[in-house]
Amino acid sequence: MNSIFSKVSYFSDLPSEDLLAIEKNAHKRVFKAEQMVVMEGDISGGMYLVESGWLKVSKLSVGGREQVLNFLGPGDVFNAIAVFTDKPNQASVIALEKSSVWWIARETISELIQTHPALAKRVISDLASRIQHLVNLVEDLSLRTIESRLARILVESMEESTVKRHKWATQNEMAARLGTVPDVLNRTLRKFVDEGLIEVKRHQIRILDLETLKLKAE
Amino acid sequence: MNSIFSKVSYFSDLPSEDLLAIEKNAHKRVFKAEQMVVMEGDISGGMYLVESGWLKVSKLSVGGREQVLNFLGPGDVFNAIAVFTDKPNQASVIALEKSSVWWIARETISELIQTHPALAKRVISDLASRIQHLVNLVEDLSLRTIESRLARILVESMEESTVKRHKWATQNEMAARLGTVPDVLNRTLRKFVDEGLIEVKRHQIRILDLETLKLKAE
DNA sequence: CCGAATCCTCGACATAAGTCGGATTTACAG
DNA sequence: CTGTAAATCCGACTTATGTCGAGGATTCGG
Repeated sequence: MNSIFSKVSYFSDLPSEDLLAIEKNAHKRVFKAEQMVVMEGDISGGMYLVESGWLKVSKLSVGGREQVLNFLGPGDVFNAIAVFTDKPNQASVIALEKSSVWWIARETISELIQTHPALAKRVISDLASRIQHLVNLVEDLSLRTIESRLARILVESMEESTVKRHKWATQNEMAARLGTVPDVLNRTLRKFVDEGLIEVKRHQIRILDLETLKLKAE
Repeated sequence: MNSIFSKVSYFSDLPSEDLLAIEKNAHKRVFKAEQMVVMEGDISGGMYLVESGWLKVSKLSVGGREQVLNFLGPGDVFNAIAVFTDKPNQASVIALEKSSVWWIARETISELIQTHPALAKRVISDLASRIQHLVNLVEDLSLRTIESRLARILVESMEESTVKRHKWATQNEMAARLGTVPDVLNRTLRKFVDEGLIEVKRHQIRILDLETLKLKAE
């Protein structure tokens, strides 16, 4: 009998009896699109694992502006920070489409870490890559223009000269990811179109001039 | 015989024989002001511990702009990420004044983590607080004005209604910390002075109107 | 105590980014 | 198929931030 957790790389090093123990202490929850899973300021003593669907981690300003810190898909873990500190959540997690997630109590994880160094290493390397991602975000926000950021994201998320867009990947969401407003993103997209760099279609963006785009991404 | 590492909270949970083992494998290095300790893009397989002095972690853009990610003082650890990933350094570390640091090889740390869950937890909570700091930085850069950021920093680093300035804390460095340029920082400082919120003196800034400042920091 | 270098101050100007009103187009429920 | 809401597009305008040039103050080594 295979636990669902066995497929998740986060727990792949654990023996199956531990996986079953986790599953026993985990609770499955399903969220509809737009629903809030974790709210900034709350104290939620546990971590989550995405089984299906997509979600976003974001911060909201008083003025209604939004900055997306991360997108989460199947297999991703979030709210891990809450397990290791007693501070309230720094960001909200919102479902972008119907999603099912598992909630695992802080104690469950905490105890396993004590006894399984391999899990501890997993957690550490996960946090380390989160830091790398955040440092990149800081670099983008502080040292690059929106044009450069957009070019970078297009180049990075490209596969076979096209960038596939999820159903929820509206210009609204993309703008929040870049740390700007929809209007400005749209303006920049159109500019790239005018310059013949890309072609914006229904659910994908086609890269026409990768070289120039890479140049703009620096 | 007490190891210097016993005073560092990072290692405080380790038995003294381990501390001595670390010290044996650690190398002390001294840097002058302005000297580069770690360079962005390099691969340095080990972590550092600050014994004395102050340093900054920062990213430089092609245009010569600088974004400080963190300041480091005695007892702080840096470059820990390099121990857990094989990616090159994302930022540079530069001494702000004469500083002495200890370098500890990746293997030394890596092995200790395997056998000492307490150390693993230390590392994890250290990384977690780094993430929190970076998330705050992202929020500042993306959702707040420079005025608001400056107000926030002044309020946070205040002690008894004054903010002490290290010798190296020039407007240049403070600007890099806020993610802007010296001119703009100066303009904002003067604006606060004009509004009667602060008083800028030799090596400290005196807070005159904490309430309004907090309001500006939101 | 003196000179040079760094740091700070200041106004004028340039520009990236944000805001606003509104016109189209597309998606989707009924 | 149809009507409504959402998403996209667009130009004109405002504003925060960055840039430049230049002068004044402070610090520090010799």
